[in-house]
Amino acid sequence: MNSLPVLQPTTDETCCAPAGAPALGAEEARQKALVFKALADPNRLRLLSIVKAEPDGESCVCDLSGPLDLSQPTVSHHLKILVEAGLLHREKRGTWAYFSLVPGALDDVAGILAAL
Amino acid sequence: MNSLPVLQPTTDETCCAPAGAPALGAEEARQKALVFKALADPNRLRLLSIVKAEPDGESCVCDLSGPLDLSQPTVSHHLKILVEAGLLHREKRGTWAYFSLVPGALDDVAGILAAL
DNA sequence: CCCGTTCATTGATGAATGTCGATATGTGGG
DNA sequence: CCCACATATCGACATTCATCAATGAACGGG
Repeated sequence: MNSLPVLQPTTDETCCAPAGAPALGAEEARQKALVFKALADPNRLRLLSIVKAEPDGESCVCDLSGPLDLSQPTVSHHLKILVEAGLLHREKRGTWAYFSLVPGALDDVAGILAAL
Repeated sequence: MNSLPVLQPTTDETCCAPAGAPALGAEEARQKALVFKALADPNRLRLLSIVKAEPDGESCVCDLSGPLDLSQPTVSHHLKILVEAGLLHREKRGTWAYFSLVPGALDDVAGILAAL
């Protein structure tokens, strides 16, 4: 596959340009895609939105399960993904787990887009 | 499901706050997640990166299949997703299809993040 | 102590996704 | 006209993902 090494038909207009290095490395791209994977779900976007809208900047799972119409394990699963992506911070106090936005995390994602 | 209607044990500390409206509507979230779905793949990030790095701002498929080590149908598929997400513009000239960044599209995605 | 509450983990299942080979479509040249 | 080339579409396959019910783990109150 990839049938365009050096064999132009007759004219040497290889369509446009060789385009040397891929600009964004494979591993680099894999890492950055992880953050977008975390954002690529409607319910996770809503979770972030709810946490961000809280006056004190944090919410517990019982606050997040209600408005989303999802089961508690599912919400827990989504929150775990958001934490692993570096977007949310988890702090357990007593029986409850409080989630807050990691400061600057969303700005960092915007930075990834700008630096593409 | 969702077993917390009005039955607090004894104390009425329902953990933190009721958290009324979901801040981000279900349909709204579904729409915004589509853009992030398009960005949630390493190869698509690299495609965007390559197109953006082109001096004249556009590339054809033959330029994009090479550096990514993917088959031509797969690259075509990814490009289609990026076009449908409103991130890339497709223009067919003669035999070749040229892709360019939709102006302001990446900024709009950054705006979604800021407005979460 | 035991029990209720809160949250996380596990296992299972159906849906969505990435990938390829084969094929179709469309364009230009001889 | 037919053929070579560039790109898109189709069908199939394996992998990942979102979701739930059931269960486990930790904490607090009577």
